[in-house]
Amino acid sequence: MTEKKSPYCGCLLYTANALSRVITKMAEEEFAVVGVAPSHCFLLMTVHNDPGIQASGIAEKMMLTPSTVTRLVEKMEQQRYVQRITDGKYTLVYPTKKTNDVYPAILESWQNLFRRYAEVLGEEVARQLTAEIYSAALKLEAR
Amino acid sequence: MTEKKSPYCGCLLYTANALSRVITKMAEEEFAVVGVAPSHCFLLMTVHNDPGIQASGIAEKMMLTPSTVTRLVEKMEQQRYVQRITDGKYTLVYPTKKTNDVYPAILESWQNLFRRYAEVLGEEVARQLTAEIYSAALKLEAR
DNA sequence: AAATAATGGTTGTATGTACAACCGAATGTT
DNA sequence: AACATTCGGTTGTACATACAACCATTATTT
Repeated sequence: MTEKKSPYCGCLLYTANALSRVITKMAEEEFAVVGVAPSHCFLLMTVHNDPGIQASGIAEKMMLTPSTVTRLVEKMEQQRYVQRITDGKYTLVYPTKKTNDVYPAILESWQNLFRRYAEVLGEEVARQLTAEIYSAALKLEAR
Repeated sequence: MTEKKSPYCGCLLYTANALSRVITKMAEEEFAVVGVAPSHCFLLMTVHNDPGIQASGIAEKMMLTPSTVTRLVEKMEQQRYVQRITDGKYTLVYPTKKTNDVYPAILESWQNLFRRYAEVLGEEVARQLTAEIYSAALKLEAR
């Protein structure tokens, strides 16, 4: 039998990156109906569920660096999905009506993404794998 | 008990991306002694182990798109790590002495990366997780 | 109160990656 | 032989993300 495995398939760097790319692509397809990229959709969900959240809070919830959050918020502000209000040294982020309007579509796309990969991997396997990956990410981050 | 879990930790998109970022950062640290970025090191390993490999072959082994391979090879050619030789419509990539010289250091850094995450996750867990992730990536890619 | 440090955020620049459009070479069809 | 198709690769452009340097604002120390 000729299993054509990659010579790097035993390396977590390689496999994690490969999975990230493939699931990101799937997500882009699913979120396309919303007209907003997946990472931006996560931002909108975060802000919708916690209006007035601080930039640093977003960074924490989304596990991203502050500079990345600035960039995401910036772009969504340009497109009038959110509004930034500076209060002293803090920056508070609020959703606009536009976000509230697309919110249901975002949730639906997100559900569809779930369904889609669960169908391929098996629901239980998917859930389990997701949990293991999350646990590993946390442990490795704490280094 | 106050487990501070992310609201998105049940989503494979989120967890896979988070893991990818954290392991990539670790890899950057380890491969820093080589002076070559992780993805470029993988390219060099690939070319070293198969001198004269075609661009498409690199794409397959590394699970990347052709355009990405062009970019990687381009950059390593600029730095004289590899040489491209066009043969009709094919492009063959050869390692130079520079690659052969750093190859041992690359292998060593790669080993160190393994050790480092295995230490955090446990060797067996790491191996198992890597395998599961790879399997999932393959299945999802086949869509 | 002045000087210093810490905190929160933004900006310039860089990396990894992809898609779509393209170009030249090879192959197939009439 | 002329044309069309396919194949392999490159290029323009874009996105997600980060780091390091920076700028305000707030807190701490002297």
